[in-house]
Amino acid sequence: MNKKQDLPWDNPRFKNWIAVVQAEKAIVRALTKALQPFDLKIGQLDVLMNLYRHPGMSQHDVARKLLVGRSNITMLLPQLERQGLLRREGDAKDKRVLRLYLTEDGEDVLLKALKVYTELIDTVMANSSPAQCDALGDQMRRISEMLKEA
Amino acid sequence: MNKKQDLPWDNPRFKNWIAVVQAEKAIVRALTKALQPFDLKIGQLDVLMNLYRHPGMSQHDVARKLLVGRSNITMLLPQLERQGLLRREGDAKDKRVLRLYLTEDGEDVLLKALKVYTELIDTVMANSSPAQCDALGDQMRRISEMLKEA
DNA sequence: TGCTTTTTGTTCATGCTTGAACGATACTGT
DNA sequence: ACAGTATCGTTCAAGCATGAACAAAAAGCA
Repeated sequence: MNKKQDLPWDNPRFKNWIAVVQAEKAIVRALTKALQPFDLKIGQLDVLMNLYRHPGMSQHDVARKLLVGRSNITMLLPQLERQGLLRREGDAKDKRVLRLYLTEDGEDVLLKALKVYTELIDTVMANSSPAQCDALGDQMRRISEMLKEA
Repeated sequence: MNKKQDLPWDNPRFKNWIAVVQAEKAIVRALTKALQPFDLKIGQLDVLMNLYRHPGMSQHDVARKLLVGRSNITMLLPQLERQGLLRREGDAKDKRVLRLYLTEDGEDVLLKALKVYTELIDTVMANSSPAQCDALGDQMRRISEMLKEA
């Protein structure tokens, strides 16, 4: 048993998944540097991105969307609020929840940061056609679906 | 300018890359839990995996391969050494470098952990054919190549 | 050979992330 | 109405990762 044959590196799914992890790490490092001029961490950018598309999300919603703990969001927000990029408003009906909204400055910074992000991705994926990217995304979304149920 | 049209979410590369990030986060969480019985963190598993394939790597080599800082490896090793999963030997010719080798226990634990890892990946990517996985991996390896030069 | 520069691994302070415990608020079922 | 349960956000301690500064060793070079 356990000959070279059944080593994970010969498993197409596993072998190629490792490549995904490697690429993701590489981009995280590149993006972290690229965001320094904006004084933004990737986690903060993630929050802004979600608020742009879904204004009024609660902190709990944001945490679940980003797959991080609620406390993470709590610790993340004060700096963004101090920078004037977003504001928190207590929900009128449910006094527990705080709803988050981008300020104009926040939207401004977000769009500039997104430009940098998009250019980075466009560069490193220049050799992938839109169709290939869609196929890629489909596989990834299936993975997320599989794990959402757990 | 900046109409809805040129929002990043309409950019195929960007949009689908976001799906990659989401899937990667989801798997990291699942894998972290799956590795708890082995008392292994993902970073530690990464080290063991590389040593299995390339025995005698230096700490610097490992760090570069894993895209982490050298200090990260320094902080990671004592626990693995205490658990008896690997051993460090000073290089004879270059007294600065420490070469890393898996012990038999280390290889044993690694193979068991890899089995869990592989099963997880096989499950969540069950809907991707080997050919699709290869296409996926090719795109990812191209990304890593692009960023290696930077 | 000597002197300078690189490289390797370590240490340390900093910041990020996590999960558990908590108070406040809302919901549920009787 | 009310007792028990669940949810939201916060706090806190612990574990990790990072990068700068450092000592030892090696390499480059005159």
